[in-house]
Amino acid sequence: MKVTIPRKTVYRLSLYYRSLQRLRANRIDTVSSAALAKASGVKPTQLRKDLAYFGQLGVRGLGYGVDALTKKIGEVLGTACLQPVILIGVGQLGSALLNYGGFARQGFEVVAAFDLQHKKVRPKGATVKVYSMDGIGEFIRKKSIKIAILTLPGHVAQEVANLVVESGIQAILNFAPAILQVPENVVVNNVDLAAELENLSYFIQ
Amino acid sequence: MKVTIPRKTVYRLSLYYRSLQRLRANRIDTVSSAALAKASGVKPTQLRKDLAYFGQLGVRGLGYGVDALTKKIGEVLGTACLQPVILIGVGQLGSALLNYGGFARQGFEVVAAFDLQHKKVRPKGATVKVYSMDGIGEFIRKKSIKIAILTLPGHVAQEVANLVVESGIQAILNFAPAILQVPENVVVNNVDLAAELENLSYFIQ
DNA sequence: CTGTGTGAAGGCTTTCACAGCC
DNA sequence: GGCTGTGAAAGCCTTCACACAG
Repeated sequence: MKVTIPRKTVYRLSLYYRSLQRLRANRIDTVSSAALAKASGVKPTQLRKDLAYFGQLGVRGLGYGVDALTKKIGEVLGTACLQPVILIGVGQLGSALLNYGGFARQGFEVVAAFDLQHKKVRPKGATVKVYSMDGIGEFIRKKSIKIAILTLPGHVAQEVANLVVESGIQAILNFAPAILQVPENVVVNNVDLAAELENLSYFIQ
Repeated sequence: MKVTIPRKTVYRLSLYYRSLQRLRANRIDTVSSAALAKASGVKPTQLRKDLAYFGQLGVRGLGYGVDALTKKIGEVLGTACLQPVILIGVGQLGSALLNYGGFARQGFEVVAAFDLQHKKVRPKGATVKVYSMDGIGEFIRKKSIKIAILTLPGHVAQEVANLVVESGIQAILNFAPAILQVPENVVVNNVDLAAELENLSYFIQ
């Protein structure tokens, strides 16, 4: 009876979540699959199929309750309560992400940053402390951190990944241009900016 | 005879490209599908199928020539010659990307940045000039820019997208948390950091 | 014998068509 | 009538099995 949710469906839930939050801000309390799908850039049937994995959430002839659906998706994604996250590698990109407000708004909090050069100062504007790598294992264990963001040069990414995985990290958002080898119980999402540009480059020819 | 290349294959080409460049740096001139696949994090058969779309590039019993394959993929992706790119929205994330060296290394050059607040100063360290939005249309046309990176707040992204598409932009790398509506001859790749984290959050439950 | 190229099979996602409920 | 839920069909991508070349 336990059906597995397709990975792509999980990804789209985030899009729906974002659209629903906008609807909520506009005091709209009911939405049809057609309207929500359009706002999220998908087809109505796909949206219905995605939502159907989690039970009968809609009302036939009427649509979906915005509040209830938001709550449900939040639960499914596990963002209903604030997730603590650490960031490793405080270079250009890392500093920017520390200042980037988008995470906190969506249920994530960067609670600490780490860097190989421990003398790295906290980027101005950021409220997050930057530590040396020495105590990272202890930090992860004590605070039960599960998610790490890696904004490191490619040649040290694997080494650092090994370290944090051993300390208990279960998920990595990897910005380094490297394919990380991790145990299969650890999830890695890669964000490869150069690859995205190359992809665009191909399609405009 | 003209077969269409799967979108996912195009994306993986970037991974192969990256791996090949490392091999080249190490003066390795031949590589098997097994070795290259492992370095790129895919299965050997998939790699062979991907490469077969572009002709018989390998030698049976031997493997692929690193130089020739690198050249071929560069041509296919359209990164053989330097692509000029503009960046719009010089906030935290935009500034970081201006300083981020990863693009230039892979055949892209950010030739100019634009911001709605035209008094925005150039981020320290960056060599790229920041302009107001006034002359952006002219700039795009005169320099034949095809790719734009959007690092803007979600609520202005659509408006700016309309503007640049009208001026001739054909591809957008969108960091704004918004679904952009564009003509179908324009390609959009979304990088949604919050969505990536939510995705991870789901899989560690 | 080693390692690529490729039709066929298999698996996963999306789309369709329509039944079911308000 | 309006709109959701869902089995079936279609489409797409990955994996397999093996032919073929060096």
